[in-house]
Amino acid sequence: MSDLLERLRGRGWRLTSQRRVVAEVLDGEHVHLTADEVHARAARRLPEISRATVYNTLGELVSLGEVMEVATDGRAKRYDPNAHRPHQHLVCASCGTVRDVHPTGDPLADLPAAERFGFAVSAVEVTYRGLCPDCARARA
Amino acid sequence: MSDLLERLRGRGWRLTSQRRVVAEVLDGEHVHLTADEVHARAARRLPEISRATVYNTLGELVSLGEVMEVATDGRAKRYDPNAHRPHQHLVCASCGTVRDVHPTGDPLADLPAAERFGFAVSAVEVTYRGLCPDCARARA
DNA sequence: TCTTGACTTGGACAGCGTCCATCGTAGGAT
DNA sequence: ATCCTACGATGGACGCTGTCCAAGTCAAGA
Repeated sequence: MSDLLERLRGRGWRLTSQRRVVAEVLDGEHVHLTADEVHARAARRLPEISRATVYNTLGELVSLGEVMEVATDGRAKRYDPNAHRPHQHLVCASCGTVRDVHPTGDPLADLPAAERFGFAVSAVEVTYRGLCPDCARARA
Repeated sequence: MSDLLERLRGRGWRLTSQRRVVAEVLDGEHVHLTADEVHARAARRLPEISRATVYNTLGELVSLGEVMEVATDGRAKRYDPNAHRPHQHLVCASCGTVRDVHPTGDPLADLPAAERFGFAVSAVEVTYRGLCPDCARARA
């Protein structure tokens, strides 16, 4: 945690209370929160924090590579604090929860040059979809 | 084309001019249009068609399995008329265009049971990201 | 302590999508 | 060919997510 704040300060971040709270929220829970959920949790500690600041801070954390943006559906983006270890996502089709998973193999290597159509391919996202144990049970 | 309309009629669809036009737009161009793009193209043939109808019709086509919904970024969903042949997507990080690609390998096999956390995994989406030739050129 | 420019604020705004009351019409029935 | 009626279309209001901006605030170096 203080690691994160130290890294950010080292990159020239001005360390405001708002940024500190957002970083603490993300670092505290290793779940995948939406921007509004981050805002709600941050506001519990710092009631006047504005939505715009949360969006700004999240955007900065993403471009610094400290946090990953995850768009699993057409709804709100989610923010993944586990940006340093490569991983993929497993999403429940019913309740929407997201788990980090670590598949074997390298999907980038599975895309032959002939299938790249001149794109400069730089990243792959793999999203596994299914029913989580709770939802599968509720549906049975 | 008439295949699609026949299938839909066989499933009890009331065949209105609006639905016909939406189906024709999707079937005509094998690109991945947003709902608004579908609406614009449909309106060229049927000027009074409403956005709500386009959304309704797209939603019905999706739940009938005739069209796939693709949420590649936090922006508008895109609709993929190529729902019958399995494939993955290659997305331009700058302009958002989507191409179908056919990688080798089976990503489902790359997720060991120990990494499934009890989920009944039923599908995998692989999204390759990069810059398309046009955007790469514009950025140089 | 002072200064300054980076940061925050809150409200307006834009894009995407949904909802709803009302009107229109496809297609079976006669 | 005409009638009926339930299903579908309409369009405008609304909600959610996210961006932008002008004005005010404050972290941190001098």
